[in-house]
Amino acid sequence: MSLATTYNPLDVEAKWYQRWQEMGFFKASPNPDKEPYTVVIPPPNVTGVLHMGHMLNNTIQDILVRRARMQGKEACWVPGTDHASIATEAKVVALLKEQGIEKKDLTREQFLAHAFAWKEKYGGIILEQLKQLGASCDWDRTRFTMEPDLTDAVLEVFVDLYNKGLIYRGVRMVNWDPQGGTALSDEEVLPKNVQAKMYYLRYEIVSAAGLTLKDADKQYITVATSRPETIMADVAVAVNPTDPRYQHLAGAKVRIPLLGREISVIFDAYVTADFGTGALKVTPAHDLNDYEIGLRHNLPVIDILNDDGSLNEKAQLYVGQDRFAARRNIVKDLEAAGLLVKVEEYASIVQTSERTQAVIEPKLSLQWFLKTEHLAKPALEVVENGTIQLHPPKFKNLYRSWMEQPRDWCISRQLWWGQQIPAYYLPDGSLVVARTAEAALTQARAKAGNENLQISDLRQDEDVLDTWFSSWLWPISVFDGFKDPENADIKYFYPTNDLVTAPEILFFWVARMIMAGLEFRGEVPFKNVYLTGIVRDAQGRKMSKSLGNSPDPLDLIRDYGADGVRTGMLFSSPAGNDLLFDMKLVEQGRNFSNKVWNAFRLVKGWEADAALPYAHGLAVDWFAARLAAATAELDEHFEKFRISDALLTVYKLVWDDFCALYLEMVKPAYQQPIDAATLQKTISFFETLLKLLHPFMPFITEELWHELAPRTGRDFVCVAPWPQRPAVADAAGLQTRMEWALGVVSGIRTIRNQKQLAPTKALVLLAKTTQPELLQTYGPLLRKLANLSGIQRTDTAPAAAVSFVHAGAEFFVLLEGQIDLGAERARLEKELEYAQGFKESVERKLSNEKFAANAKPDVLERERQKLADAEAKIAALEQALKSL
RNA sequence: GGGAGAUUAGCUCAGCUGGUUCAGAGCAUCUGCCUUACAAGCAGAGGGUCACUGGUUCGAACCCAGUAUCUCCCA
Repeated sequence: MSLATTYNPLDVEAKWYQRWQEMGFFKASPNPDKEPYTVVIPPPNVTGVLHMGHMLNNTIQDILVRRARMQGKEACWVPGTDHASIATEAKVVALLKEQGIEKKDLTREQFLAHAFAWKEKYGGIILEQLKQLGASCDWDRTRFTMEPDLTDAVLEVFVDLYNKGLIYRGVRMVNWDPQGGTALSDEEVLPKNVQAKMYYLRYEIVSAAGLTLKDADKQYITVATSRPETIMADVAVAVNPTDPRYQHLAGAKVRIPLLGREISVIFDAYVTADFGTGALKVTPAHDLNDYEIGLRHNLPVIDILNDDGSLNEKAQLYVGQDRFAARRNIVKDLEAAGLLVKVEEYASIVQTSERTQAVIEPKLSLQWFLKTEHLAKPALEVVENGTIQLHPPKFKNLYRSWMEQPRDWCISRQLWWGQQIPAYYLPDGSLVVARTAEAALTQARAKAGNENLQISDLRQDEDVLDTWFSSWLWPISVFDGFKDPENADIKYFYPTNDLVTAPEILFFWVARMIMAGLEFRGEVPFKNVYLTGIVRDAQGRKMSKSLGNSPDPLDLIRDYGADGVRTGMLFSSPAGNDLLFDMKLVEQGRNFSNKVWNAFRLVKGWEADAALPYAHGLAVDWFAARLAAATAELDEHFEKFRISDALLTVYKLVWDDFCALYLEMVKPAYQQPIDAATLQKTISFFETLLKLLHPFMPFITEELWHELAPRTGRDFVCVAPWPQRPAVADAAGLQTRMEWALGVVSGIRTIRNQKQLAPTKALVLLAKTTQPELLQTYGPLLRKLANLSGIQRTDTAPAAAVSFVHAGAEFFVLLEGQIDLGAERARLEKELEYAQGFKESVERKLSNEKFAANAKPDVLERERQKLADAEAKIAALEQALKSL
């Protein structure tokens, strides 16, 4: 047998993923004998490719799902994709443009045909990529938010909520991209730092109660604005009510420069007195804050812009000119008229379109809204009372702050890719809402009292629904809970158990799923929400395409193995904290795979000799105790969703306890056989470790599972039972005694290092101990781990020896001619000084009457023990010094 | 402007009910080793004013108040 000294994941991973699928391990169906465990994937964009965020998120889900499967639960992980209306439509538009086709030249049907064709071709690549990561989804359950059944669910819900009076149409300020001719969501708008100009304009005061108009200095109020071309849309000038400079303008009227229209001066606390001149022109149609001021003061709205960013007739001036041309021209004209006081440069932020880079125009438009107040209340309640737990819990505050004052949800989008809003307008402009055109017609005829109405007389609303309006139904719709509310799947798998997602969408998605779950099924959609952090680079920058700081996950998997990447990502990602990704992490993950691989190579090479007596009971019993303790610790971490800590627990168990200690203890000399009982125990430990590792590193563990022993049928680690935690007799004693022995080993090794002695040089240890039985029992182990040629008890300090003190006993390592007495004395004195200081501090504490009176008995007992230990140590050190 | 969270080793973070070891891990660093599983390794070592200032307490990284800095969310 010859096994490579380094583990090669490429050979292994594809093979096992295929075998798992062939065996149907990932398939889940309702099984009354098993407890269900359900996770629905946060559906990635159908046209997306795997990025580092997906890797983290899906690795965590897979770990949870694989562990649940091993625990004997009916583990169901539902995969799928999201139609992501904005992102996908943008991609399709861009693709068509490359082919010389403009969206505006297509009908809606033609465009959708292109989009579906594109989705068929490129959609779902990301799901294939997830398989390379090892994601154990039930692929037969793959869903898509725009497939017919899920679309039906969306329409049903829209109609239902409309009929409940929760959906309405209203005016809202949207981010309008004049170049793209569409509204954008806040996520598609990028703030850009620019050097902008602030124009100071004079508005003539035409009347004011407390003002003498003769006074030349007071005939104007100066207003600062960055957008002089919008003055034609002004409806007021606002000042802060506490601003002493403008108190006399109560009730005053001023005249818009050039235009001459009269508007009022109003007082509003929104205005900051020390910005600009403290006087703000109010233009409700073209600024969100102004719009809100307008609402407060009952001001009219004058919209002077066309959809393409040019000025319309309402502007009266510069009609037809682009907003930026109009700005240049009006500045010239204002200057000529002597109404421009000054122009200042200032650093500002403009909002731009992510796609067209055009400057966004805030625009008022008629949109569809969902009232959320009634839905939010119960959704807040279930998080407050712990029915749903957020991990880490700090997100509860954030959730509360949103849900206490929910804003209505704007659910319409001016796009084609998505579910078209099922609202139909009658010729008279009134509307009906229904799932189908036929149903709408029936309603419309009744409404209009006109039986002659035809479908062609109805016009369906052009807008589609926000993508979140389909994804909020995801935990229900993937199980056909709308189509068939009593079906076996939804009854068994819903509510789901855990949801793993990013905090950015806590409100967009998580909160809304909770609302939908409670509203449509009367039950929460999941019990735990695990919030991952954002994956950043080592400098803390968000990973992004434009920065080019994100490695390609598939390259990483190829170079480091899926197991290496999975563990690498988890080494540094406690829940809710951002993950600062560093190649060092995946290297560490790969090295860990390699460590496990080499441990296997070692054990695989051992030959059993049935004639040999069982020789390693100490090591075996100790490791059994360690294993039980670590398993308990691991389970506790999992229960608290401390996945990184869970990994670190297994990592240390495998690397430190199993490889560095246990295997070294039982390892036979080169080409010597091992006793059969120890080998059998070792293999059994190895199997347990593979099980514990499997959720984190599915591939290498499956490979080694099959290498370690012949396997038949369904004997895969993937479905092996999760290790129990057997009670080990005298576990604490075993550990304490082993720690004593390892302390001795450590003392000897330290001396080796200090004296620069080769590990191959065997040493002789002398011990002045009150526990000879320990020395006796652990002697063979000490010999092996510390490379000793002899161990003897002694009552006096030998001459040529270096000593150390451990557990109140003195140990000597014989070293002829290598003793520097001065250095030895200095080292011991330093240690003694330290021990004495420690002793004094404990004594001080113990002699404090209040401490003795108030401290709990176990604390007191611990302090007494510390004092006794310190005294023993001091005595031993003093002895050692004396004997030098 | 309002709110939330954070600040512990060079870096990333634990530290759970205030008291195990005058503060823990991983990585990094330094020293020595190619010791027959693994140099993707082994053995060791160093590294801390627990942001600062006060307070509560017999006792504070932990509780309280204030200050500073940073991050995020909302406006």
